[in-house]
Amino acid sequence: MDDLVAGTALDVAPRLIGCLLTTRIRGVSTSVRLIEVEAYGGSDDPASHAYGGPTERNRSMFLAAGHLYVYLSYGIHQLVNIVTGPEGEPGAVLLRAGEPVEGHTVMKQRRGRGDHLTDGPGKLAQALGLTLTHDGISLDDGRISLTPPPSIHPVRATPRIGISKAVERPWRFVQADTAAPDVTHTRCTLVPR
DNA sequence: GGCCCGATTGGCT
DNA sequence: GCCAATCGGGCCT
Repeated sequence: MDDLVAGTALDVAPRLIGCLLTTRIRGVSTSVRLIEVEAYGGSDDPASHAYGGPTERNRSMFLAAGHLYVYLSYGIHQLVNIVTGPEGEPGAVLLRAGEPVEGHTVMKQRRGRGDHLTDGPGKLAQALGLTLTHDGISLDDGRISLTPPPSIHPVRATPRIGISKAVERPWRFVQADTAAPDVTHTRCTLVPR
């Protein structure tokens, strides 16, 4: 099952579109289907937290494929990545959005509202109950699991969101046949699956 | 030690 | 569409 998340972040990212992501936090299950992700590399990617080498904050990015890298964004929000590289070679896929599948009630409670449950990276993490305490845990640890999609969806590649370096790289991947998050960016290409 | 800025969000003008 | 919230990392002085 680690085959699913092992490789370069750029290879793994489009494969995660359509996957079912389930968390079991204190016995409570919630699931989403992933519809938007972004790839982040290492020393080859100026937009990546790992670009300048390991620090206290980004050390989980250097773990083996299948671990989580969770970090604090803007001092407020917690963002979740799935690490993809072999140990020592940083790479990760940022989970940006999903469609709620299971546990709507819990997700609404965690979000403190009834809409916009999982349509952004901070919202997705909050709805799934993932926090900084889950930084560095593995997909094998029982609290989080990833299941390949039952059917293959077309995937579109677009530039990444909210960054200021390497803005031209089309390393954001979205499920093409969904009404959800699209962006006004023009340079979209279809990814062969 | 100080300053700037960010892989964001939600509320308000 | 604009902007505050909030804090750690990185890069200065």
